[in-house]
Order: sequence, then structure tokens, then C-alpha cells
Amino acid sequence: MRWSQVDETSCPVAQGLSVIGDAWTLLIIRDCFKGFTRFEDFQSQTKASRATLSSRLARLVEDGILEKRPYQDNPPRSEYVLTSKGKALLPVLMTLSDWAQTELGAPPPNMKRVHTSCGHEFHPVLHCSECGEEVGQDVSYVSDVASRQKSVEQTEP
Amino acid sequence: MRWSQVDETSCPVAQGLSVIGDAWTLLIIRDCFKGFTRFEDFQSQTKASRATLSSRLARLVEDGILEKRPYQDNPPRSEYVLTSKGKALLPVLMTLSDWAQTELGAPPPNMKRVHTSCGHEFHPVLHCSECGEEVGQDVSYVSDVASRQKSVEQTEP
DNA sequence: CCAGTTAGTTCATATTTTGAACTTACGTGG
DNA sequence: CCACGTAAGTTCAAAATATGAACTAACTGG
Repeated sequence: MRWSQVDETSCPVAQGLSVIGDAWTLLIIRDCFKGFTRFEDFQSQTKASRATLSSRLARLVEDGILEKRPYQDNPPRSEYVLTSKGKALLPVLMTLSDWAQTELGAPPPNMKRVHTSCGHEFHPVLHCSECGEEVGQDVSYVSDVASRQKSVEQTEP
Repeated sequence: MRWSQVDETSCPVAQGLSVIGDAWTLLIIRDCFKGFTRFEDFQSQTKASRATLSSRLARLVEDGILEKRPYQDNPPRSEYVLTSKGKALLPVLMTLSDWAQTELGAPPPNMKRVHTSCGHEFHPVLHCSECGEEVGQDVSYVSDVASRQKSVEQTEP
């Protein structure tokens, strides 16, 4: 199967991956959150080849994650900024970064992530939208056939 | 640059991506959370080619995300289960899935995600580890040079 | 006028992915 | 006994992608 042919009926994870399932793409988005906007910035930060970068930026614009803003006409020069769809990826980046730090022992990033409304450096904690409590490993996937109890976690005791 | 040569000093996002920055890899992990464990399961779920699948599974085992468990000797047959490092990826998968649903308009998955301790189908909400409040777009990245105030979000007013 | 900057493109050469067929070894049915 | 099904791979040629390096275009500053 080719990633270009993931259809609209497939699961949200697959659809999400068809847009951001590429490592260069996510590195670019990370840099956008860090405030970088230009081609040369992305190139020096990510170390991706110029051709790859060019194609990834084009795809991100096409997919509505980045907006291409010309800031000069001749020669044409543009910068790239996150759209709201792009900004909505922040939780994905944060959880990924956190996973790498805690599970891979990655060093802390060169920039601190600060929750502006409280002023502290923080890490994200997942809560349940329904009961408000923190969510750990207590999640199970059940097939959605009219809520029939068919937990995948606890089968045959 | 090649992804195989991401070094240990690079940022957590890059390091995370060197392990799970491949779309097939994340699809496999998604299926693991859904309870699938076998080669043929992954093949029919992801539609990846057998060769790709084989190499991805091997890498996931090498990276300690999956554990390969032989369940029969002759011919050798194994199943793959998430290690704790792998299970810790749940927040990444959940936020990605949620992003695709809300921002890409992806259809709901064929399995419901249930918070077992409250029993409800839910979506993840990120909270700040420091103040406990919900985190939205109110996050900024500041360079970590002894907390010098150099916010990227609000420069030149 | 010369060098530097910036956002690309181009091109030949690697590397990776694909799909399909093949392998191995067992269990089942006829 | 023989074919068939199942399962986890491997192998191979062909196709798609990525790589690095060089090139382009049009300014700007000295």
C-alpha cells in the first residue's frame, strides 16, 4: 500500500499519519513551535536535504498545517507559519517529547516549555474528558458494535 | 542526514522520531494497543508489505518497544507484545488520533477508547503538571539559558 | 563589482519500498 | 498419501524516494 492512497474511511491514526507520519515533517513542525519560519532555518535545524525540505513544506502547506507567506517578491521568498490546524498538533509533539525523555532517556530540549498562564516549566499530564481524573494505563479498546462488552485487555481469564 | 545517525545529544523529539518516526511503525503500535499480536494480523490491518513489516517489527523489538515471544518452535512462530516502553506511547497515539478526528475530520475509530476506571468513552485532555489546569495554546518555548526571558511567542510587540 | 544571503531546483547516485512468489513445517480432510 | 490451509518469514526485480552537491535568481552591503 502507498501512503498517498490512505482513504477517508480509514481510522484516525492512519489518516493522521498520512499527513504527519514522516519524521522530517514532524521536525519541521517542532521548529515552527520553536519560532522558526524560514527555509534556511528549517534546513539548518533539521539537516534535511533541501529537496526533501522543499517537498515537505509544500505538502504541509497543501494539507493546511502551514501557511506560506511571501515576504518579498523578487526573488520570491516566503516564510511558513502554523495554521490553527498546525497549532493543534502541540499535544502530539509534547507527548512525543515527553515519551522520549522518560522512556528513551533523551536529554531535555534546548528550550524550556512553559505554561504561560502559571509561568512554570511543565510536562503534560493526560486527563479523562469525562471524569476529569488522570489517565494512566487504565484505557481499553472495545469494539464499537453498539457498546457490546468485548474488551481486548481482559480476554480469557 | 540519515535517520540512523541521530545522536544521543539531539533533542527528544528527534530522538523519539528516530524510533517511531515512521508511519508503518506507528500503525503497528496502534494495532498492538487494539490487541493484535501476530505478523498476519499486522499485515492485514496495516497493509504494509511483508518485507517492510518484517523490518519494522525487528526494529521495534531492537528498540525495546515490542517483545518477541515465540509461541511455537517448528516452524518458528512468534507474537509481539508491547513492553512498558511501548505502552508508554499510549498518550502519543491518543493525541494523534484526537488531532486527526477534530482537525482532519477523520471518522471515529472502529474501536471505542474507554477509561476503565470511570467506564466512559473519552478523549484525552492535557493538564499542566505544575498548576493542574488544562493546557490549551498557552504554551511558550523559551531558550533554556538560565531562564532568561526570551519568549518565542511574544517578541516585538 | 564582488561576495553574501535566501529559497528554491536539478541531477546522478544511493537507499528503501513494493508486490508477488517462494519457503518451511505442521495440522486437517479425503 | 496428498493436497490444502495457516503462519512467519525471506527473496527478488522493479519502482519510488532520498541524498548531497552544484546551480539559479535577484537582491543587499561594502
